[in-house]
Amino acid sequence: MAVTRRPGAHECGIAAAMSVIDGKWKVSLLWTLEQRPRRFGELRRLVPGVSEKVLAAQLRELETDGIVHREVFDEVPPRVEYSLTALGQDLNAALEPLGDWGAKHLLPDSA
Amino acid sequence: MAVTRRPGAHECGIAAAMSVIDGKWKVSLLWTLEQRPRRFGELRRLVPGVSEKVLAAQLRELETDGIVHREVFDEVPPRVEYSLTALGQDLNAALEPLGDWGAKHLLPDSA
DNA sequence: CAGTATCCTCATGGATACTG
DNA sequence: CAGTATCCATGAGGATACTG
Repeated sequence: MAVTRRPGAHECGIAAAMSVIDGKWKVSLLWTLEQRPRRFGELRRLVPGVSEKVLAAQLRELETDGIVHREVFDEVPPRVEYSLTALGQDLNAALEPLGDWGAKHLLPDSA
Repeated sequence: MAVTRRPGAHECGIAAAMSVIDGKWKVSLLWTLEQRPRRFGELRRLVPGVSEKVLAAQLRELETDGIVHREVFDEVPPRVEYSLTALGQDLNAALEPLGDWGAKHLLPDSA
């Protein structure tokens, strides 16, 4: 997407937040990592449709934004684990109302 | 942006919600309309940078999604007013935590 | 395994002219 | 005023081959 930044009240915050979750797979990644840390290959499988290139790119952006922590284990074969930072967990929590809204009003069978 | 839909818990709701606010200017429009109904030309001015084409397009999408109400007054010169529906107001409310998160963690001077 | 490096496609949005 | 119609630019993302 890419949201526009304008001065004033909440919107700056929303725009800033949107820029962080802007990326086709980021919310999926956030949600997947909420459960537990995952390796690169796991994420590929758990988020069907992402290409390696894009997965790596979006993980790096999330890392840069302080949402995701990347830990490299010096093993053979190589192993890298991605996990949510505290900030990332907060973000996920902040997304819940939006998810609830969507589930309630947009999904076919809102429980 | 265009977020991916996958089955499971909250994410569907989030994906659905994201698809509704997906569009470069939609959140700005939402926020602008929160204050009071606005005419097309007002929105052009209040949301600097949008072209007429895109403004019209995104307003229509929001209307289709039930977020925005479009009212045509049969006057000369023509007058059309856009306002938030109840659903749109709910959406805005659901976006608040996200905005707060962004303001708190991403903006330079978080009050 | 966990990524780069390339190349390519296509949708979103920008600019502008025109109309009811 | 409130839009459409048209044409064009850009960049995010997809596919695939290759590497440390």
